[in-house]
Amino acid sequence: MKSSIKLLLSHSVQQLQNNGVFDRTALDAVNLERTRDTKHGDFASNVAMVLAKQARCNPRKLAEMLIENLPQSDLVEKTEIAGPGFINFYLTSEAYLSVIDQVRVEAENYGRSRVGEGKRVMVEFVSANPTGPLHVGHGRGAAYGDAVARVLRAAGYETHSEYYINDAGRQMDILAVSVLLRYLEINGKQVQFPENGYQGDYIKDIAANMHEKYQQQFCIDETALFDHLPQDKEERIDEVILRCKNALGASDFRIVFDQGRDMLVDDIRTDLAEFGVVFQEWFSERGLLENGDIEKSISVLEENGHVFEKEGAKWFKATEFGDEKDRVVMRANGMHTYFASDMAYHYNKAERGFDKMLDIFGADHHGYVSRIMSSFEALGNDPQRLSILLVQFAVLYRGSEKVSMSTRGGDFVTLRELREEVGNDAARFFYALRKPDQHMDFDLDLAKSQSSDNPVYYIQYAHARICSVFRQLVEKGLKTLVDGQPDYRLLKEKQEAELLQMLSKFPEVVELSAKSYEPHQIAYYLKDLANTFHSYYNAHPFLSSEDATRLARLGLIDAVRIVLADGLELLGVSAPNTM
RNA sequence: GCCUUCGUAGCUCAGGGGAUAGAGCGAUCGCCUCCUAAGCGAUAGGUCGCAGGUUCGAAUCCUGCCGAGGGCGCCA
Repeated sequence: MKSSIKLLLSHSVQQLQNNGVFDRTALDAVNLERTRDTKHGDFASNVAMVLAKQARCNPRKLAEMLIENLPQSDLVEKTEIAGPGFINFYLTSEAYLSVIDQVRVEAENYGRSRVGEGKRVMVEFVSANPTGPLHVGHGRGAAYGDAVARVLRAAGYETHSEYYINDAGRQMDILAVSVLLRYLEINGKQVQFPENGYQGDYIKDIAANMHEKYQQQFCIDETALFDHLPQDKEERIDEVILRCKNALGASDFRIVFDQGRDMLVDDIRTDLAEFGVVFQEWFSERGLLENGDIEKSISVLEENGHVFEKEGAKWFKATEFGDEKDRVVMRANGMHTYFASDMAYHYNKAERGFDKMLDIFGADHHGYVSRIMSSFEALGNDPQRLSILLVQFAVLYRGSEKVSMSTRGGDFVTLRELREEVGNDAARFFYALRKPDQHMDFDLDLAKSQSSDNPVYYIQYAHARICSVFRQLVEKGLKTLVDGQPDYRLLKEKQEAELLQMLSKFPEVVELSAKSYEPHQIAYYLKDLANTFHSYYNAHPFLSSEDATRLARLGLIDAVRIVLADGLELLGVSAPNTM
């Protein structure tokens, strides 16, 4: 609807441009907005004010000329010039009434568009280290990333979602050792479990599972593991890792390591699937080492002249690309750095030919943004192809008390706990309600104890109420929508006009959400739509009105039901028929 | 110290160059013989952190300051 009006206005500007009133940039200034107040019509444009200087005439005069050049249209009832030079458009009631059938015919496709032009977008999100279960902070990234992917798909982008598994490096070694030590305990050995190892009970579960499967196969002599360890706890755990590797041998260590990795990745995958988040691909960091992409990307960087050597290490000249310091990619001991993996991963992504790549990071990773962008560019890619979006942390509270979020300490609220206690729908909607760059106070007590106050129920209830009306229609043997084409001109109530306006707006909301990567706009729209519906429901009867009116109203609320379900689907929230 | 996000009603948050700044919760007062009261209506509540600047027009953009969260390693 909006795009049709905008087209008319663009046509008029084009006309005046052809007549030499303004230069070729004028079309960019065409802007059209929904009015906040119906006194100003349905849509308003400030284009006359923006272009007045260029046309060397006053805004109101220019607005007059623009209106004269508007093409005829059935959509527009009248136009007027208001205030300093706004052009207000009043639409015909037919324009609005036609929305009902449009929604009902297009059904789950209503609101979808082709603005994405089939461009290939890859969205990478969550990507938490598989060193423990997901916590509620990851939940926010999951809910956000998945909603972005869904909204992009709806807007006509070809979307690929991916989880990057950090399954290489020291943290994973610490995980493997944590599992091994718990396993030794099960086998009756005395171990000194490092304070900076992974303390959670899930480690014991993995160890128990391993014990069942492999019996005593990895029972190394524990006494040698803990003699004369360094004082510093980081050095100490590195030494324990080394001794475990030596005692077990590379291939057995790999088995223990994979035991932890696989169980945790499976657990994360299941957890997310239950949350409604299903990735198209799980991409392994270790794979980058094995397929040579890490070496390849470093050599591309060298070929492009962005590498220098210092004290035996290879450095990327990141400062040439705006990063604050240069970065080591290959250490003097021949090991590549964690950053080198990240660079290689983005090299790999770019090679796969996506038009656009989105990285969704937790705000705690924002320090990596400039170095990743720098390396991406240094590898010869257009930096416009990559956007790194930051999701702020959810700060957890129990009542007024802040909850500590240390993963290694094992003291954290898991996503699974949250889902079990407040439900998937409430959890997803709660996350969806905040824009990603907003800090979020997540009061667990509130979310758990007062979950019926969660706005998701308000929206789902609107959907269920409509379904209930249709059920009773059948029970009472009344005429239904399949019995005839309703005459929508009978819809003359204030709430009916408001609903029509809301319905016509949905495609604009989807498009805006997609372009700005802000699915929370959908959530707020749905709250509005549900509110307008509930008011209508309270003010006017459906079943007890006379046949023709009832039919028209049923058509309207059927369209509302469809848009509610469509919108909830974009957020990964269910639309129940009864509550 | 540097980087980054934020500061809007008592609380949690929308709006992010345009006309009189919004919602939910909380408060007060109403509405179920009637399609689900998980609902609706009404009232009260704001110097949009502070100060400059750009603009015909700033809560919105820019700069500085104040306050809050997060990040800074030949760590992963």
